[in-house]
Amino acid sequence: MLTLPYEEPNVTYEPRFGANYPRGSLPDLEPDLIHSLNVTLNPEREGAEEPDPIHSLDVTSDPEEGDISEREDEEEEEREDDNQQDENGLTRKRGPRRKKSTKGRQERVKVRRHEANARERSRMHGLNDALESLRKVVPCYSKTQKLSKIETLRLAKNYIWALSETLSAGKKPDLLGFVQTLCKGLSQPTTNLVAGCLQLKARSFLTDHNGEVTYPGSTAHYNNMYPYPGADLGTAPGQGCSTLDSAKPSYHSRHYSYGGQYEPCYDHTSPEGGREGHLDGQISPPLNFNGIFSLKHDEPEEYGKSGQYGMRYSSVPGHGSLSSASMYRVSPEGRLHYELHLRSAGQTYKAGTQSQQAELPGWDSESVGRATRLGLRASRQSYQAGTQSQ
DNA sequence: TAGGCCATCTGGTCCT
DNA sequence: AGGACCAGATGGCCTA
Repeated sequence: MLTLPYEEPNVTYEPRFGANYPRGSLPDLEPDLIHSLNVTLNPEREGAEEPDPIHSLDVTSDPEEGDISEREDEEEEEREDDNQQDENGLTRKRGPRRKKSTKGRQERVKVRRHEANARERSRMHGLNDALESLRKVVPCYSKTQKLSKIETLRLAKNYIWALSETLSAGKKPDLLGFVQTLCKGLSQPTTNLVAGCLQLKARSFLTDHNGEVTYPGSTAHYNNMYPYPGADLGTAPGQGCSTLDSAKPSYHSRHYSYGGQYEPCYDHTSPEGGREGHLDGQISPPLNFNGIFSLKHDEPEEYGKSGQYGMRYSSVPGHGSLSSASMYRVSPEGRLHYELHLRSAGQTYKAGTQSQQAELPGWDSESVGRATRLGLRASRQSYQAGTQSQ
């Protein structure tokens, strides 16, 4: 058997690995045939347009042998092939050789391939599980309306960055800046989704206010923006999101709708639905802005029970958390003990080190819910306006 | 129908 | 040698 390409005397052995071949680069081969060639690594593929030296090596590396007679036959075949010359008179180099493809070997190759496939599947499932865990601790979590993988990673990166900035600043964070950091590089739908979760009007935090947060903290403010609930969406009062609530979850809706999917979780607090201390493989408590940022409605019966993981975030003087008490901690070892902490009653905001605190008054739960709903509508309206203008 | 997202298969490479 | 990791290819699903 030959270990060099049959017809490429001047071939340079740059990496042209089989996996990198566009499938179409084997023009006369059906995909199934290509597949079978890849799987069985049939050395008898003399008709193949693109003989692949790597595949040849792969075949020879097969550690498993057939019975003794079979092996002897193969060795005899190899000896006969030694010192053969190719069409150009070049002596083929010695070394590992292709071994005769036998039915048994093909079967073993198939079995190994299937095992490798199973391992790869399992590995990817583990990766997806980890990604799902990540989704739970970044802003805007929803089990039914998942962020895409890439958006999850981007948002997580931005989230870490924004939190780092907040902590390093050691002072009350600026919501606008935080959200801007959070949304850097995100797609428009995801940006609006985040905005919806943050109860911000996306266009506002992206373009307006000169860095000043104008987070609406009063009913009057909202009423000025939206005379009645749903008016901004052209829906009847109280109707707005109900249709979305009943809509079948879909890829589309998970990207482009907000209120209907998120309104049920206004009072939710913990990303883990109150399962204190539980998070898949998580070492430290999740950095979560739940109650404002991360909204989860999959375990509504548990939401709000625990303040373990929710991070109160209030950047607006005069306005506190949007939900009940919770605590955010970094570095449970205490070496770098930060708290961002608000208490719902006479809410106290703590940011930075233990010695750095700022106190802010808070809202009652009723105004929280109202503001949240209106904020979501604002975000949705913003997005709808954006799509219409495109 | 195009485009986005995803799961899966696959072979090459790296590491133990 | 075998498993983990990686990236390309492919096809399915969904929505605009």
